[in-house]
Amino acid sequence: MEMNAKYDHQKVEEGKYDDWKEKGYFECGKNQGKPFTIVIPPPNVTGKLHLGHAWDVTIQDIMIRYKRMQGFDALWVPGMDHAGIATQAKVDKKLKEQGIEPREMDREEWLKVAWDWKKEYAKTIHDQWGKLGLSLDYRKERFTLDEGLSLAVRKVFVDLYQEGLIYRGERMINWDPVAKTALSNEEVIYKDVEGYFYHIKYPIVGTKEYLDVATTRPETMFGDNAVAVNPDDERYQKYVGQKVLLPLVNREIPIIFDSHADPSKGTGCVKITVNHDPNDYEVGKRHDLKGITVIGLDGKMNENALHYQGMDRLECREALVKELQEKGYLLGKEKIVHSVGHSERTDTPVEPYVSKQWFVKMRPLALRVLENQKKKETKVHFLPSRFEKIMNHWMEITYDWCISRQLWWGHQIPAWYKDDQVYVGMEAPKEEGWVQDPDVLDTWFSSALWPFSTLGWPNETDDFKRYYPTNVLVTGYDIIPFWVNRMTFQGLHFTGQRPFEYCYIHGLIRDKLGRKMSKSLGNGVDPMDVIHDYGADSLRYYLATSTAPGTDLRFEEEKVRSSWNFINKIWNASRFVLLNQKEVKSLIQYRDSDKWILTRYEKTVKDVTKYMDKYEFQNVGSILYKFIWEDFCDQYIEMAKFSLEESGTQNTLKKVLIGILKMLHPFMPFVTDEIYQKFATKENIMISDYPKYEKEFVFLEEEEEINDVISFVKLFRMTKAEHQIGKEYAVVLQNEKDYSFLMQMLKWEGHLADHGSTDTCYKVMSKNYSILLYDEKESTEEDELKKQKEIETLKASILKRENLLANENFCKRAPEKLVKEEQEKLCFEKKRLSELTDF
RNA sequence: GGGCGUUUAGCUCAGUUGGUUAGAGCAUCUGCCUUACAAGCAGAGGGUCUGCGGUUCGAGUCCGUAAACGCCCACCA
Repeated sequence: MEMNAKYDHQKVEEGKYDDWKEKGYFECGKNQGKPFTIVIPPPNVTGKLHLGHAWDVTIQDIMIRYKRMQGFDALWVPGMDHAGIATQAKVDKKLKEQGIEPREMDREEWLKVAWDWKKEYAKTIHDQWGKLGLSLDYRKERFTLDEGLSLAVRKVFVDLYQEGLIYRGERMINWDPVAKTALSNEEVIYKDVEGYFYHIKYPIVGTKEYLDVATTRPETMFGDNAVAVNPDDERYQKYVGQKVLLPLVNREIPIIFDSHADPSKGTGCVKITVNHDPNDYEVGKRHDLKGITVIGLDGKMNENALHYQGMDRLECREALVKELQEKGYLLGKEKIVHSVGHSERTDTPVEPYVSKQWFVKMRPLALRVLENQKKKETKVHFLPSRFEKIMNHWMEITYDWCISRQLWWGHQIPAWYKDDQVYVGMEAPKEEGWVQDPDVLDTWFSSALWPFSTLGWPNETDDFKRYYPTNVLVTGYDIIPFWVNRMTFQGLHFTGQRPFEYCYIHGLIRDKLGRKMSKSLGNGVDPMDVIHDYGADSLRYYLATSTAPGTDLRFEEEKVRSSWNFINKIWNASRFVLLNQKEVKSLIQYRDSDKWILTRYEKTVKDVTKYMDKYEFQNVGSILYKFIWEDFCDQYIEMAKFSLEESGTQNTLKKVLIGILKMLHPFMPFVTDEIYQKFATKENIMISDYPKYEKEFVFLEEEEEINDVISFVKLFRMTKAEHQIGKEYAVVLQNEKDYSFLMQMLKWEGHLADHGSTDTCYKVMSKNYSILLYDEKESTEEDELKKQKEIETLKASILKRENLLANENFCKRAPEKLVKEEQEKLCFEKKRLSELTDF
């Protein structure tokens, strides 16, 4: 078995994924242990996976691989989301580029194109999953639009309808004029935009007076129903029962009194446009005003907008303001920054619009979640826990969820109409004449069922019974409202259980400067490029170990490179062990150095397991990094070079290395598998057993002894470096200890000196060892200064420690162990000080 | 307006239930091609842990308060 001196990630990763997959290692049901389930957050079939996805799935793969090695029956369910608006927009764009007007197509024809699109992108995503090394059970793969999931969607819709939790009604909703569909509140992103506050003159009928009405959206004035003032606003009491004349339109509208008008804002007069503003809509209901629609579904002004008919609403605003100014109706304008709702998908300003849509009645569903979150045994536990507040708050303030979308790509609503009748059911009514609602459901309606619909629900399948509820859901904090919340209430309502026990939340990936990665900024990083340059293992290790849960991650290539270096280190350590493998027949006899690394290895296993169980991968990363690089490579391999012929060392090298590989495997599956197989093991590491803590390999005394040797060696090197002592020096050993191993470690090339030497002398000492180091060079002023400095530092430290130990409260209340350590340290420092001052 | 987060070395970040001299990677400086690894090895320098106050024998860690930056929710005629 050959190993190159340098780690070649491309060579290592090539072909491995297909091999594992073919061997069926990703499949659940092979381990006898308890089930451990994760469902993947289904990526949209709109494009390639970005770094955020790579991060999300890496975390999950680490969890799954870890649990699988521990003997759990691990199941990771793959799947993808049809992503209604997003996909439809992309498919339409593509068609338009080909000169085809998508909405003029036959719906069935269009759907064929969309399914082709889905197939194409699903393939890309599968390739990317493979490159990342994800151990997904592909037999269980689902798509939100496939048959089983569609059944679940219909069942949920029908049940909620029958329970009165889904209804159809005319309401004010958010309208996306580009996608031409209704949106839910969550799909509206508020952005601060510069705009104007226009003051318009509304003459009072029959007088020469007028009201100064301020608005940011003058174009809606064609639909004004009234002007409202606050009932307590004394300025306007005299206008009870009067009317104003709507400029240009010349329609008389009443002055009404409503608490919605805030006297402290502007002039205290507010125009009421029932059909184009959510608040006005409420006012309209109170005062029985009939709305007038002036903006069409396409965002263009309609026939009620006089000569502006056909003009886009935003263009109309400009032109109208100009006309008002020319005709003397514009009293002024102020520049303001206000927040305007934009469509999450098309980024166009949304229009509040009154229309007939389907809604989910949220209150009862949300209350159930809030109730459940009070129970420790059945609640969803967030990691980190603070994210629970986001969900709870959403549940408290939530209002009805608009679920119908005027799209083609999605689950068509299982409602049929005939004249005035409505039928909601799993299948179309048998009789003639029923027409199905052309609308589809919000994408998130099907995503909300994902943890159980993927396992076969509503059928009582074996998978559902065994693997539900799932153990962990891993996702970013940005989709808690969209998804986590909705899965939680649907899960509770339909399965009576939380859909997942834990919800592990990670942050967003940002660029090096802390900006969100976006197409418009062009600062996106393709995970596939990173994999090409550094390998999936480096990327995975970097992503998983670079931040604490819940916090954002700034992508830095240097850190990926540093992960690569770490793997290269592991590669070479393995190479050393492999090259020095020897047949040893004698009984296993451990040296102190072997016992030292074994002890530290057991401690590492213990700590790593503890943090793996808590999903604190950053801690796992730093523990393993330190143990492997410092303890195993820098110290133990160097020590092992003195006893390579011995059975104990041979055994230890292999045992510890294999253990290291296993603990690293969830993070870096490819390279660990590659190395593992070089040790003549036929099995793949991913189905091997995870290391367990073994008390019989803990040797505390020997560990302490070697620790002392190591600290002595460090001090010795430091002294040599500080005083620039070359290879020519002499030593005197100051006690009866066996110095042979220490001298090996020091790579000693000096000679033993006479006690009476007059050369410059330095003393190096640790707990057990003490050496006088003679340098032929004369001591310089600099040396003397350094010595003085050390004396000063020691004196300060001794004083501090004496004070501490003189403090009764400290001795009484601090742990005994700490006090003892302080005493020992004081003792050592005093000894050292006396040695120094003696010279 | 309500809530949350962040603030630690030049940069990016760790730091568990309070307990040695606050850590890592990258960067910097010095010396080494020592036969696993120069993408490496052996060392070094660099921090009043955002400010102020408090609790405590002891605070980066707990409490209060202020500031800067960021995020979420709500409102914005």
